Amino acid sequence: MDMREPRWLDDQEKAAWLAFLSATNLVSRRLEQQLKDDAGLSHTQYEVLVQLADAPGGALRMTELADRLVTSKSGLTYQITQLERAGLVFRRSCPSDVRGVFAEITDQGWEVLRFAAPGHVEAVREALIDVLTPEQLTHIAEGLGQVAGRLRCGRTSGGPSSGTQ
Amino acid sequence: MDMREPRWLDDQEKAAWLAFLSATNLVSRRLEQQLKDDAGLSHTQYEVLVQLADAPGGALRMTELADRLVTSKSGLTYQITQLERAGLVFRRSCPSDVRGVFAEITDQGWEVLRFAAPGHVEAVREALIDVLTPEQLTHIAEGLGQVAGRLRCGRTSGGPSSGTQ
DNA sequence: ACACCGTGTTTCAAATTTGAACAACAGGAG
DNA sequence: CTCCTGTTGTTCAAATTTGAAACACGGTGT
Repeated sequence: MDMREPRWLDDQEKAAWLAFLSATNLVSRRLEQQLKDDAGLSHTQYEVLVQLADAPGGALRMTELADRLVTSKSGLTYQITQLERAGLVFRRSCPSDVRGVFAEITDQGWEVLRFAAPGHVEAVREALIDVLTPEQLTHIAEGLGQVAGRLRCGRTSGGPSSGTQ
Repeated sequence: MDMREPRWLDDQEKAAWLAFLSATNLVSRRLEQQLKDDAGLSHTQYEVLVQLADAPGGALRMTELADRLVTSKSGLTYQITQLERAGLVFRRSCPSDVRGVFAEITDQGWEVLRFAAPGHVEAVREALIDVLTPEQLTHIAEGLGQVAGRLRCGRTSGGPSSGTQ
């Protein structure tokens, strides 16, 4: 079931992969810097606040939050501890499941988020959104949406019906 | 020169940004895992080998290499030290500039790279390339190419001619 | 030759990330 | 009720990353 000769990337594919890698790292780096400078938050911390602010009741279970952020559970534990220390978030135990822990955003968390959001959105525009035409944006949203969708469902090996060819 | 009311992202833009963030993290995570499991390399280390293998003479200056990998110089110093310890790379001083340091790939580095490449390419296909149609790939290559291009030229503030629409 | 500023790398301490091991509990079968 | 298996979060040590400071040198003006 292995190919002696792997299917290398052609020029088109290589270009796409290279662009993806570069854009990914550069955008990440830029946003990290912007958030740190303007609001004293790491991108991870900012995303925690965004997810909590979006969630009903401003709270989410640790595991659910970790999944949304695409980060490890231990990594999230660390960041929540930091944010708790900063007073932007607090932990609350789950009524229906003693093991469960809710992370909930505080008023001060909302404040910080409201303060940081405009600059962050502007940075996202400058780095990505406003660089592209609406058509490009549509195509990227669709394509990368598929990519993310597939990877979320733990598909490591190729699907059954589309094995070879 | 600041807007009281920031231009928030509309649904289309938000979807694109969300997809970009998710795809970015998920792909990164998947490749990191694949390389570590199959070849005992981190993605950063793998990219170092790729860049050196691509370079004439199999060698690059530290700064040049750091720029291509989009990483910090100190971070590169660390990784090159690790790779040197593993015998995949070695340091060589630059003839024309005593300060300069070349990182050069070794025969063993080539071997490891040849061993790791097929599996990595296959993983890249599974995660990104083969998920998309050729048209989508073209659009993404073009769009993200522009994004990367702009960010490489240290443009923090908006350009002069395209300020306010 | 000398003082100076900019460049190329490394060093260093601190922050972050990760996976494995652990502790506590939920849910169901016997 | 009791045993098993799977979850949920945290802890822990080790690896990695980062920016600032330290170093060593190149190039220029005087």
